[in-house]
Amino acid sequence: MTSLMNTTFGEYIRLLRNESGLTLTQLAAKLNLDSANLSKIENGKRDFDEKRLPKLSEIFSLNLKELRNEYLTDQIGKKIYETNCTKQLLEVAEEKAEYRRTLNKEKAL
Amino acid sequence: MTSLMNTTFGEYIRLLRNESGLTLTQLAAKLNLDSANLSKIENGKRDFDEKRLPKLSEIFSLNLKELRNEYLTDQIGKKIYETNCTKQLLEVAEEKAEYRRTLNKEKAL
DNA sequence: GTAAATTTGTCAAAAAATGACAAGTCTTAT
DNA sequence: ATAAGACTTGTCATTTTTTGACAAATTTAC
Repeated sequence: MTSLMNTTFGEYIRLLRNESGLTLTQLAAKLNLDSANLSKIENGKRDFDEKRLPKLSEIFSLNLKELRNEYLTDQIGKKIYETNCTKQLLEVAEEKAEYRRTLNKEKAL
Repeated sequence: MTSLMNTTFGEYIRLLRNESGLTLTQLAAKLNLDSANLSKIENGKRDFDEKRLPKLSEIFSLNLKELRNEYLTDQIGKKIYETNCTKQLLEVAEEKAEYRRTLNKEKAL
């Protein structure tokens, strides 16, 4: 895994877009998206739709897995932020995730 | 903070309910909920609705803040589980949450 | 066996997310 | 100054997701 961005996913898209000199309208078209809505995405007022990740990775020649990690950590980070989840509670959450994994293994037997 | 349960929130409700000898129907009534749906909640097939936490804490004489932490860690744990988020990525997510906090502080100025 | 308790399936209603478009602001070149 | 392009914001219909409700199983305890 290479380094992950410490920005919101929207800011990351904006960064990529600016680097490549595309306008909102141009990138939105490539993504099959309305430019107004892409603007909202970049400004964190809407979520980027996960099913557009492959196209996004293609447009900017990014590794899809890494991009998905960028997306995923943004999503979880957002939830941590919104719920005001402390580090301490996050550890509990992590244990609970682990617990769910064991549940799932049992189910598989 | 006292100890948090290492179970899903649904299992926790079931535990509480069994300890107090209530049936699904009885507890569901107190929660203003259909017993079939409470069953699904306990079995992890639906989510407990956050707005019922106060009533739940009242019914079982629990501290609302702690109960909310139980709920919150369950929610985030579920997301960690569903997205297959590794510990490593979770650390990144935590940093991104931190980043959002700084963004929010700036906005407040 | 049967009565109560629980689970499962289904579907309409409610709520949330998304797409689309109009109208606004801001910037920049002329 | 203003016209053009880039971006932002607001709104609303449509779509998707979640929830509530009820009927019909299945399981459990007697």
